[in-house]
Amino acid sequence: MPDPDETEVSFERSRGSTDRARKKPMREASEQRARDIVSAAAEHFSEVGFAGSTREIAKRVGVTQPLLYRYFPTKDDLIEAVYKTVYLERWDSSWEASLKDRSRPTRERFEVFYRHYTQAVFTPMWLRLSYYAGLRDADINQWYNHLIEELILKQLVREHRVELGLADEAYVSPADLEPAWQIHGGLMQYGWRKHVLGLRVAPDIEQVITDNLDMYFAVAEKVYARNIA
Amino acid sequence: MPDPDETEVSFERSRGSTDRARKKPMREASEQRARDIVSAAAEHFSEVGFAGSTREIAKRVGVTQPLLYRYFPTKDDLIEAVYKTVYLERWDSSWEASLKDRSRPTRERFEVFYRHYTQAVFTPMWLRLSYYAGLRDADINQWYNHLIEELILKQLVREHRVELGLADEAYVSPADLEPAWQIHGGLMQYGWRKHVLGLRVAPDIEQVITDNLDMYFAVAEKVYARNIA
DNA sequence: GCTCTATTTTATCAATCGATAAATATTTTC
DNA sequence: GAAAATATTTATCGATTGATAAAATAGAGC
Repeated sequence: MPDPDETEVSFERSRGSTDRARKKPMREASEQRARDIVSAAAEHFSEVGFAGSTREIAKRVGVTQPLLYRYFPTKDDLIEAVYKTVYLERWDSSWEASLKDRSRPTRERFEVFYRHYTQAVFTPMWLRLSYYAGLRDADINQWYNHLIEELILKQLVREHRVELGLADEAYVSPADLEPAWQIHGGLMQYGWRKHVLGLRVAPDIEQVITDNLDMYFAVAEKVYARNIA
Repeated sequence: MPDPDETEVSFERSRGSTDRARKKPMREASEQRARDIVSAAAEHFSEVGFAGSTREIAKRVGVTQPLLYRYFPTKDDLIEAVYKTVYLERWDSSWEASLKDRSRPTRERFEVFYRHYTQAVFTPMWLRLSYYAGLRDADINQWYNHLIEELILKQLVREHRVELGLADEAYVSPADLEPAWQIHGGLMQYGWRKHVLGLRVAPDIEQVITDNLDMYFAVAEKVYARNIA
């Protein structure tokens, strides 16, 4: 249930910084166990989907099934914890700052970003969980796409337009964003074919990224111009 | 379990043309019922995944749950029938021939193909089922991707190379194919964002296709040349 | 109209699921 | 080291699942 208008990279919504103040602090080992459960759940769910059983998760952790309910009151709570882990654990906040660094050309900033991003998310687990999550809960997928759009793709368009000497306009229309989405979607599908399906794909991911950005910069200027006129 | 090396668009593998010869021909109404069941199953599965219950499917058809087992011995058989329907029902064999029509430029042929293809598959049901199928059964996804690659994308590359006066080489390497896959993946993701997530996207699909092909033809020549050298 | 066959429903089973309560084991606190 | 608190297991419940057997209904052929 993340707010689609909230572009901060965080799932926390209710609990503040009251960790110290709460009456029964979790023990160290207990927090580790909670992490183990989420980790096993993420693996299991990524393999069979969120209909996967809590018993199988418990077996992987090496505990009994009712114990999970000590850490997560319901299965849905566990699933939400998995969302949080899989999405946030692999998001590097420094990416956002790097994209704004005008000491380097837009093109280079984005090449670097996609090298890091693909390295972070191109695993069978992340890719599969990501689609399972999207199919199960449109909200979570909307939220994540909103994140990509606001923090990454709109930045690309804005910075590129500035670099081209166009008006420094904050608003970026869906049409202006579309070529960037095409690049992004193409890369994600590359990861899908390679890491989930195990198909033979172009071997050099860096070359694919480079070619993709070539494609983008070949049409971007024309698209910006069209959408102004 | 389709053979990945089999590029024919068909699921039939065992039963030949023995429909007439078989002893107990299905009645007209009975075949219609089978279709209704598959149709209801496709809808239900596309909403909740293949863990969806046979009872819900029966309810949608307006019959009792055990009746389904008269038409499909197991749930897996029903699921396979859904695969068959969702994939084959929307595949137009004439696409393949059109792509080879050298009386029109490669570019135009592909623009027309993607207009038709996206029109055929851009529905929430097809898109969701497609991903559910891929997550559940890598085989089926591999098979479909193989289909796209062999019948569509390799054609694009071959025809384009001929048009450029390059050697008429039948072999198309994964690296040669990658830009075409990027275009394809980008378009599929556009459908996902628009028809599954309901996000605001560029409104004009034809413009998106045109821009995508612009991207492709801007880099393709360079990629071909690189992979020859 | 009767018979045979195909179709559909009723009733039910065994397995699996998420979840709860109570009993036991382990660790922390003083 | 006893008491208190936390962590974990055992046992189990009610609901749902895919699937089967048997009874009931409907329709075709003559």
